[in-house]
Amino acid sequence: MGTALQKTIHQLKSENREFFHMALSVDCVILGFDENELKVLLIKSDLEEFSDQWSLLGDLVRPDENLDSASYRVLKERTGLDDVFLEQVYTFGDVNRHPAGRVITTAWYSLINIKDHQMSLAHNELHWHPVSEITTLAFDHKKILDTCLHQLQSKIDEHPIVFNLLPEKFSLRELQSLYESIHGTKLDRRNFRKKFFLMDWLIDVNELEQDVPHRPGKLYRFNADRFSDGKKVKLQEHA
Amino acid sequence: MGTALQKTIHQLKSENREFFHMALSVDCVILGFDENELKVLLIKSDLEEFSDQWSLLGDLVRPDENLDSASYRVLKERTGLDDVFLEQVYTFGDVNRHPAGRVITTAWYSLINIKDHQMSLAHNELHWHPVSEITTLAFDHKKILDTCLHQLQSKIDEHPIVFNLLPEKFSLRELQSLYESIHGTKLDRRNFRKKFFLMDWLIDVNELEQDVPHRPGKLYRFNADRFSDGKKVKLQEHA
DNA sequence: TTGGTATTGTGTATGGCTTACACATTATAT
DNA sequence: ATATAATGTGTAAGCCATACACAATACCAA
Repeated sequence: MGTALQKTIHQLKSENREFFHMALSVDCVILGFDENELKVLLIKSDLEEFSDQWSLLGDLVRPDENLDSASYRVLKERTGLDDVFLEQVYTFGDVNRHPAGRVITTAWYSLINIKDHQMSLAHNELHWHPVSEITTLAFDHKKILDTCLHQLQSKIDEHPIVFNLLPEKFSLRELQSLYESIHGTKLDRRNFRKKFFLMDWLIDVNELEQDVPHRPGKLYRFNADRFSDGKKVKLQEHA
Repeated sequence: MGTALQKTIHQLKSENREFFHMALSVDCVILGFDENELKVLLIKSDLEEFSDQWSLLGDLVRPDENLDSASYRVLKERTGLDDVFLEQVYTFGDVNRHPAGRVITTAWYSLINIKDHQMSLAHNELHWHPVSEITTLAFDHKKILDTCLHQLQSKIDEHPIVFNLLPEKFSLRELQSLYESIHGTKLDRRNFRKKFFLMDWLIDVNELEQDVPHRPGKLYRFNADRFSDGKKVKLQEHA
């Protein structure tokens, strides 16, 4: 009982096998947090026939580049950023998922700080969309987006990754409202603050919010030194 | 700024692009629990040059089959099983990960009940190996195995999937020892039992263990009706 | 300058869950 | 019959999660 993997690709090609009517792509779910909303960076569909639909940012993987390099390349080409949080989520490989042919795609999500990088994507067809308002996307991209968001929800309860979405200095309200918009819940303000101070993840930078029409909150930055993989971020369940 | 995804595969092929020197495979980490140990099903490497090394069970994805269908096919071809737990974990795509050429692989893990299916894999080069004794595997398969095991560890704390590894009727000791061998920890027996009874996930089938050289334990089966996605299985952390 | 407004900053009591821990019981084997 | 080896069971202590209210502060408008 043999499998195709027993042969080299050159052997397969000389046998005229059909394995090479496929292509592999990466798609990036690039998330940002702005105006108290979680937003995703979308582009008018790459394909002309789908040009009225928004799609994720993706490209084919090149034969000479690693899979993760491909996703970093897409991110860099589209946003100018390279030192950002990027994580693989899932690979989608249904036969008819893409109109251009058999394209299997690996989805990645990236968390970036919109405020500090707003200028970089002034060019071309890119726009930030509130994720809560997205009902349809091109191809199977809505499903990909949902999968990434679901993974993000699990992940933020285990690891302190939300700080990638915030500016270097942020208020506790911003932090709480970020957790709330990712989880779609309301949290108790006092317990939220207590929790984060107890975990010792925040450093008081001795500054106050500016330009707010009310009492300004203190600003903090993330205490990366304090991060240990064992600690959990679990917050309240309901409320 | 265009990407290769803007073109159909036929356009790309007529341009003689290099995207088609790649192939896509699936690799299955098939796990079982036997003699109080977690075991993985391995095969003598598919490639002759690596025939002294063990490898995971995999094959190329066919052009006309979905990605998940490919992993189910591999499982069915190798073990005869089809109604089993199988879940995608991660896609590995380093340029030089496979000696046969550019092969990107999607890893899956499967949880099966060895005892009830022992006969099916009498044929060929397959063998169960205790995962704790595995130090090297062919290609990057050790890395793939480790990734799957790590994912399994996280997963069993959130979802009641370990039952897939047990026979229909099992003792509490078997269940506890399964958790212990996946997590590599020791758990308190009384608290473990209390926890599971409290969650109401076990049904007493009014039978006792057979052929044990000591007082036999009661047998239970998993109460699938009681399963709600919200419940967590979190056990003690240390001990 | 004053009063109104909106949001920040703070503590405590309750209940539930987690943990640590010991001894009598039961089937088997000699 | 006796020794052996594992099963089956309960309670107390501490920690964590939750619910909840009021004073302080900065801005704004009159």
